[in-house]
Amino acid sequence: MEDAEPKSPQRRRMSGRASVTIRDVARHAGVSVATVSRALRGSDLVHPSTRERVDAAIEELRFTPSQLGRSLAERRHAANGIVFPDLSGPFYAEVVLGYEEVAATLGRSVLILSTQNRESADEMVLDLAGRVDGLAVFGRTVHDDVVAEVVQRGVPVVLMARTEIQGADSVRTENVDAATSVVEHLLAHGHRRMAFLGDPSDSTDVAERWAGFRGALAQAGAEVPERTIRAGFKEDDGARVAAGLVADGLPDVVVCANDELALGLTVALAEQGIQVPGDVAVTGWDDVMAARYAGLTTVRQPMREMGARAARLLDARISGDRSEPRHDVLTTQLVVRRSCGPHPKEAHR
Amino acid sequence: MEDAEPKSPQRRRMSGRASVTIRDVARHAGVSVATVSRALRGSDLVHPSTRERVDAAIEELRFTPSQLGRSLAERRHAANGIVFPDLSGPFYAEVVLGYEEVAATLGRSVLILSTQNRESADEMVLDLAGRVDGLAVFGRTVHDDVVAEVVQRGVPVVLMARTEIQGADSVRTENVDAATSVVEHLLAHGHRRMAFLGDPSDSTDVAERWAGFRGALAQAGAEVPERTIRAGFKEDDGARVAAGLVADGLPDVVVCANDELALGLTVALAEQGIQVPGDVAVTGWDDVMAARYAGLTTVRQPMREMGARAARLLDARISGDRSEPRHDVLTTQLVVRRSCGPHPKEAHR
DNA sequence: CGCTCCTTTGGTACCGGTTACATAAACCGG
DNA sequence: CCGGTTTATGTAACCGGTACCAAAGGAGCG
Repeated sequence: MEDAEPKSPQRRRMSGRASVTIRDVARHAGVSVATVSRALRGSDLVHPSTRERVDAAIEELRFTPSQLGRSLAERRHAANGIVFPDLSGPFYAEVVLGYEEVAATLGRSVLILSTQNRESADEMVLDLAGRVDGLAVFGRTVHDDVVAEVVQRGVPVVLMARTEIQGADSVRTENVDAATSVVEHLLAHGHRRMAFLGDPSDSTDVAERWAGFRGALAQAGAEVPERTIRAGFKEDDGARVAAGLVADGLPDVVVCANDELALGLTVALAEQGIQVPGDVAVTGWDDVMAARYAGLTTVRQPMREMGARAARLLDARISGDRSEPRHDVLTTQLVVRRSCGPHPKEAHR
Repeated sequence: MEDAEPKSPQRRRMSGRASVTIRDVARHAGVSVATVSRALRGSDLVHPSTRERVDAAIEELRFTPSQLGRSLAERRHAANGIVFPDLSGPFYAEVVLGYEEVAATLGRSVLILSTQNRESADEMVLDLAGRVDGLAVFGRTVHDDVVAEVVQRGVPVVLMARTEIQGADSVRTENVDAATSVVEHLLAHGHRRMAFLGDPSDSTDVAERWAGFRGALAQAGAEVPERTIRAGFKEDDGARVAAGLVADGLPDVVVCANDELALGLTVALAEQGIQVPGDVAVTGWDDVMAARYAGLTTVRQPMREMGARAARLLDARISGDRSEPRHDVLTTQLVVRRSCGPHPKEAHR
């Protein structure tokens, strides 16, 4: 009746508390492990009285089923991954938030990985891929062939803000139309000489914004700059180019690839006595919180929605959806504030 | 010599690609699984020529060891969890970033969970605890007894910005001294009637700030308000109290529990024609990016360091550190900007 | 030349669950 | 009272690795 002879040589985990397993529960309740397992998953046919005994044993032993054992047997991780470059800045956090929210609702945990220029990023992504049922990858955090490898291993992948890859879904935000809106708005202000700050080779998004920018200028018959002013993504990068901009002669407006650049630039210009929008107009991209307080005209992107969308796409794939890859494009919105100059008629908040 | 008779009735996974296991590799290389396992982990004693054969087989079969199988056998997840309330706002992202960075360096993946008032938060945390080797918990995201339960199960826990719990490490930021600095600075400005915006019952941090605030005022012989102006944590909450503040007669300064409150309040006041700092001074807490652009005087907290610290503490515990729980307190720094009024001598950036 | 000792390798029992299949008990109408 | 279902439970084979223990084959040595 009791658990008598201790036969296994080494017993339990040496450090920490002994973890109680499903077999302990079974013995304690006087049933088989199969029955305990059934009782555990609720659904099945177990006699009420038996279930009661099992529940009592579980309670008494403070048993918690091991996620590992379960996942191994079920051959699913019940977890999704998300890879992004940096997370610093207010931008990525929103994406992760949207992603986590949906994933959690769907009963999946979320594993995050920030590659931040780590040289071992590729391996880390491959490792991560081995721990999840699906993976969302933001921007160009990792080489195409690594993504391909992950896909090839049968792990569903959804790309965010990145050029499409064979066999993977993707979610992006609209860039060309938005750039056109920005340019048109600036033209309406009377601005003509426009510069673009950002590095198109940095990301698909920037490349598209630059293309849209040029296109709109050409369309309007305005002067189209040869090249962008190269810069990274941070406030520092924006600040760094201020001096050169002044030396080369200020344009009417600087369209920046993101808000941080625009804000950094604005501050650096002010330190040289140059006022925005008085002496030069500036626009950004993303509509981060600071943009509101700095009065920066920018383009709002539905970041949270992007994360949520990615999580839902992944869920569908994991659930067996074998249809053609989808490529969603989310719409963006011009947000006009004072950094682009005084506006005669536009709404201003 | 070959793999001949297929005896197992159902073969492989039905959906998706067949996953190749260590036994496939063993058969292919003509060795035992033990040898493959050894070769895999590098370190062991395997004859170079054998290792070569195994590597070839691995390569050829495109074999990737299953993290699940490995974790189950090794009885470790090689993953840490982090639980926080919201992640929205620029604040938590920094914590997560610091945490992830250290955890990744230590070879641990990071699972995130945002509780955001989900009613099922408790279960979710318990579930998460079953998937990790250690857990960081931010603020009062979850009930004390749930944390206790996790600790009781033998999962190391480190609390962040939260009152201590028996058996768990904790990391906090300093609040009382900081509040004192804020008050002293404001007194030096000549401000006397000070109000405090925030809800001390919301978090330990706010409670301590409020206590420090009162203490410093009392110390200086200044008027000590009876109670705080209750509010949440968001810009909206700050905006909501503006009208009441005006109606009740403006104090000299409003010390806010965080930057978002301060910023929301400032904007709402401006809409009523009240200028900061001209008509009333305002200070915040956290030093988020927007605070810089809004010229908000605030207290900077080393959020990234807090995350990093938590990850390191957890690592030590997971590695078997059985010493007394540690309770680290990180120092904070007053950041003076223009929202507290014109400063005769102070440095200003 | 026989006997230790060491290096490599194989066999196999785990880790902690799930589940197909077999079996036993209970129910049911004829 | 009996064969046929239906329901409840047990047995054992997985899932995919790790690691202990034993065995095989040389090498070194008296």
